[in-house]
Amino acid sequence: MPVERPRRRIPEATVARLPVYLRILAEQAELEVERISSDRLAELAGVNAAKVRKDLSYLGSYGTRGVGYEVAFLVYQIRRELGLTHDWPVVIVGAGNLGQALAGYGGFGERGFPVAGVVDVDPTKIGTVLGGVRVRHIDELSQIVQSRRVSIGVVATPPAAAQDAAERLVRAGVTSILNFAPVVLTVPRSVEVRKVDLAVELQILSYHEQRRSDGQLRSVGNTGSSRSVSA
Amino acid sequence: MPVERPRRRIPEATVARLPVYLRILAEQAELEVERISSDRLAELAGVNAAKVRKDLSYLGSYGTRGVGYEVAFLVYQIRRELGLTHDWPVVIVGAGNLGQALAGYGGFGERGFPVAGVVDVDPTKIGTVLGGVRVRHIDELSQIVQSRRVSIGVVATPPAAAQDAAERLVRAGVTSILNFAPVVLTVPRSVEVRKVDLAVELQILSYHEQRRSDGQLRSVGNTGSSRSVSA
DNA sequence: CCGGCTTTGTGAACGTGTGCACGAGTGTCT
DNA sequence: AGACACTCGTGCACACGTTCACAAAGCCGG
Repeated sequence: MPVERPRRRIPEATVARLPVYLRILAEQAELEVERISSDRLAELAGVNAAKVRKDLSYLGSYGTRGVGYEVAFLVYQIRRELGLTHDWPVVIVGAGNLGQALAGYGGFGERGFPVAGVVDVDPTKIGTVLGGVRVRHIDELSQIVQSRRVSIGVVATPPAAAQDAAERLVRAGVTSILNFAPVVLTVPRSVEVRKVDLAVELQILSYHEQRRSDGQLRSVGNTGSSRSVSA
Repeated sequence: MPVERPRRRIPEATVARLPVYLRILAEQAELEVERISSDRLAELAGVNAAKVRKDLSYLGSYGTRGVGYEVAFLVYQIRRELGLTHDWPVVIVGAGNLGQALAGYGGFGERGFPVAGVVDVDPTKIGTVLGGVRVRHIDELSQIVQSRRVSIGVVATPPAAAQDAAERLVRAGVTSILNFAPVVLTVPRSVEVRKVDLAVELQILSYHEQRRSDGQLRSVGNTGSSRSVSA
């Protein structure tokens, strides 16, 4: 059963870097920089220049040898590839600590992901207003998703409620989920899930800190040299 | 110049999964489950069983063939390997929307990362109390880091202030940074940085959503089958 | 219009991560 | 005791990701 093959598949690792390039390019455009070399972009993104070129080559041959890339054009191409030519409204499930911060954080809407709604189960939270959006009851989820054509859901509930939240989102018609709860979500194959887990991140740092103290006798002389780290 | 070689290097991909196994195992211990097979653990973690076994084998041969792994023992070993045998106090820079949510989120302390302090530049925020911690001026950063022996810093500032925050953290003696600002931080090689970038995550989801609508004619029959996703 | 300089695009080598498949132990039942 | 069922640990092949290195291509000055 051959399925319509997408034009060209972009490696996941590249997809994860494109947003970083995009942000940097947008900043450069703001600074009225018109052209940029893979070397410069690599420096700003904290990665290898060859990687930048290979990543960008998946979009097409948009550079000019001996010159570099036209910033505005690259911005356009990356946005197009990432599907950022139109807004993607999101719905947030859970109006707790995190849900409130997310809704209140303006960055969402600015970057093309307006908050179409915030829902919770807790009656005492319903009606309160977060970042200009009134919190509604979770039973209204389907209605919000359908009327606002939401395809991305954010799970910001306590761990115990996360799986249920995910199932409700899926039933309502959401096809992508960003999960902040420290829980493994089980969803249909067709639904894409990404997770953000603070505890995991901290524990990874802890691992490296701990090794550092094991390995004691390592040279400390190069502490001055700097390096960029993808943000 | 041979450097004291660490006992055994654990692949980064494995390090990133250990916290997930740990959480699941801790839950199982709570449920009084004493032994667990790689198959079951894999199911709960949403990964392949062979992967689980390979990951755990880096810790040592702690399983029993024909039986499985002893939950309590595994919990202990993973915690040891991740350096979770003692607390790692963290300091949060930025008492804005996100900084407040992070400080207020109890999960930090519970999981061994107590908030040793929250600092900000804004005088109007100083003195306010977040999650039991009083917000202090950023000039007190060094003092907090040193007196509380903090080695992990969290950057929760607006983008424009993030690089400065990182530099202050490094100067104060922090050696690991968790960065929430959508910026590429430049730090000395010796400092480990991890990032959490909501916009990037959403844009990755957007990419997949967008492809989904390109590829239109894909079969929709398997929407019912489920799958676990590492959280 | 030619030679030299710059920078892209990509083949090829290398390194890391994944998953299968199976040998090697361990426990259980008769 | 022996046969059998179960599950770990790991060698191997393959896929994916990174980096080097260089030819191809464009620009510029004389």
